[in-house]
Amino acid sequence: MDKKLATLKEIAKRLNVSISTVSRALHDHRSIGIRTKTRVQQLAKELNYEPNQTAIFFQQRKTFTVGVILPRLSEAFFSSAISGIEDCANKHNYTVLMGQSHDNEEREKKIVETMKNHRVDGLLVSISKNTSSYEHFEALRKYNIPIVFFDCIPRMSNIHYVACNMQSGTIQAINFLIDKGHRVIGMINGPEKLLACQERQDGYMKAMARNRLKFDPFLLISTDLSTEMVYEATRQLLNSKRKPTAIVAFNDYVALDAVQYARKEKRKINKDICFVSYANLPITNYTAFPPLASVEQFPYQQGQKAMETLLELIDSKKDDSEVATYFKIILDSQLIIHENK
Amino acid sequence: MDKKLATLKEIAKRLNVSISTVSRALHDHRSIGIRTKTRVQQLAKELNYEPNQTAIFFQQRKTFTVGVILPRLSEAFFSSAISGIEDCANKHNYTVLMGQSHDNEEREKKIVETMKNHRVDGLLVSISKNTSSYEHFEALRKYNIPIVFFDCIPRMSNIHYVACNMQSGTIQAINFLIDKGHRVIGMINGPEKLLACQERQDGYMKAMARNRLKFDPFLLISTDLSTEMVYEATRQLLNSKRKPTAIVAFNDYVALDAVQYARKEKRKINKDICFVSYANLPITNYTAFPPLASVEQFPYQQGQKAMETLLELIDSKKDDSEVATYFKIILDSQLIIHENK
DNA sequence: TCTTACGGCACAAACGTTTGCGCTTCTTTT
DNA sequence: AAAAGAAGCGCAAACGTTTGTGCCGTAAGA
Repeated sequence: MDKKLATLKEIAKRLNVSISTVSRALHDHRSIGIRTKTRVQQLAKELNYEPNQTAIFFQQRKTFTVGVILPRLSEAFFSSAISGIEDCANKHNYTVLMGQSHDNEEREKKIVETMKNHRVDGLLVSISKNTSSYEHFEALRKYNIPIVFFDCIPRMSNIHYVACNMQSGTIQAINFLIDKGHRVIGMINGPEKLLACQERQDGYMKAMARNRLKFDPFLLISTDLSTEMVYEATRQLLNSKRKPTAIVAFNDYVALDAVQYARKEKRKINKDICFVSYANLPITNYTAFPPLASVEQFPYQQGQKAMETLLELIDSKKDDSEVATYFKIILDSQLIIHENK
Repeated sequence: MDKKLATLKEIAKRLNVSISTVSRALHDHRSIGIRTKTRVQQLAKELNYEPNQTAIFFQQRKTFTVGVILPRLSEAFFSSAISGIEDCANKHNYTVLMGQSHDNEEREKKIVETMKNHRVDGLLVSISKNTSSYEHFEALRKYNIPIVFFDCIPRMSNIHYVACNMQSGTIQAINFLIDKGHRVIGMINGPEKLLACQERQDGYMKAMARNRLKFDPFLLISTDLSTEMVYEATRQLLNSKRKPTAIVAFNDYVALDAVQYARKEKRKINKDICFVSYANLPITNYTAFPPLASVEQFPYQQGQKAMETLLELIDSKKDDSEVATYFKIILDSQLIIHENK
């Protein structure tokens, strides 16, 4: 049995050459004669030689591995994003170490710890919406492990991130509704501390103002995105004094929950009340009352872009040029209007 | 700046002790005196010492990393499964390296290669439905990397796997339909080469036979699960001589496609034609015409179980007891009847 | 013919850890 | 009081690779 994997040493011994010669021969180094080169390469093939990556990682202080930390893969946004990340990583011979925080701060911290111990070359993270302290990320600075945040960005200064500008899409969404004749428009937003929520709110207010519509704070409700709280928010909106005829929901899941609640209250969807949301998930194709339009956030592209900038950071680390500039990459969101069937 | 991470050597030098003493002290080894032990541990804390895992991996020939290869995370089944895997892995201080094959054989092979090079301690894989040769998995035997397959199992002998018995759930599904008065029941199945499809078929035939219903081969259609082919299959079923009043679909996605096609043909869902499927995805809660019932496959539990058995294999490798017995773990699927709303 | 150059290879250090073994210096036992 | 044991620590090898440096011999230039 070839239980024992072949090593450089083994090859060297059999060929009566030095280990360094074998190493260089396999790397096609110019200082090795063509004769020995082929002899080495041939024997390596015969013995099924595979370089021991763990040894190389160790020796080079580099693992060609990046860690990805995100709330949950069951959300289509993230599974899309990680595909972008993975494709880009593979293209550059990196692999991805995965960790789901499940929106739990403790888990997030533990994952960061594990990744640090595994000596990942860099980290890609979309923070948990319940994370309030950022020490665990700050700590990584000391270890010189670059981080690129995406989608859910912490409110820290001096960080690299890739995000989708929610404001532009929100404005498009509101304009779309106003074009359709709506005047009283509600919004079911997410946790206020998230940047993306702030942007949604800003877009909402800006678009209303530009159209000379009054901003009613009662029509803008923050939630934790749980079904219960979304139901409650929908209830409040539907029963508020100034009856909204349209609601912009934080994302498709929220929209679907809101639709469901509205139907329980016997409202006619797309008649009494219309919905617009964010994400543009494939499942909305199958639902009874999909949102009229969705703001697309391009998760795949975000993941890809985040990975690209992380690779840049990793490479720039070599020539220890202090990174004085921080990447802030913003993709524009875009309203996708669904066909009426 | 503490750019340079502390090492055992560094600590040893400062304390004028040997490296081995430091190592043992930090491991609470009994042969080290309490005095030096505390001195070492204290300094380690001060210097923010973190063991260099890459060195340890290298030295111990073990990476505490398992590779997970699956078709795509965007399918709810797999994102659920990987959660089970991850939770179990974390519990045992393992991390997971991720790779999506996107049902592409070449990608699958490349991922296997990468994982091998990264010296993962073991592999968890759900094979691509387009994979026809299994050499890349066979090859891993030589390297002594254990594999546990789950969900999509290759037709190889002498492998470990965890799967869900689709036959039992299928029989339950057919019985459910027969109870409801259906007599002519169609099935839209997946690729024949998948074991799970064979089981569905066996369950279908068995259940029909037990109920003394004739088996009509025209009512059982295999597809590649693409929307187009599902449409075509649905068309054939709806227009076959013996009009089926119910259809069992390979999974919820297939069911939703089939429903969509049936509606295009102006069939009344749950009246002219009923659907039952597999998976029990959350999205079916939001759809207009969810299947009447779904066969639950317990992806989280499958992932968990697969990870557990992989860990067992990894541990058993130490005491080089030849594994003569192969794990074949079968969970029972179970029909979940959806509430009528 | 003498110097210079270079092609082709070997030596050895280094990366950070773990661990078997051996060496002291005490303490205990007989 | 001598022998035996134990407690506490150091030495050094090993894991597999990369890479800077040095050496030898042959070929090219003057």
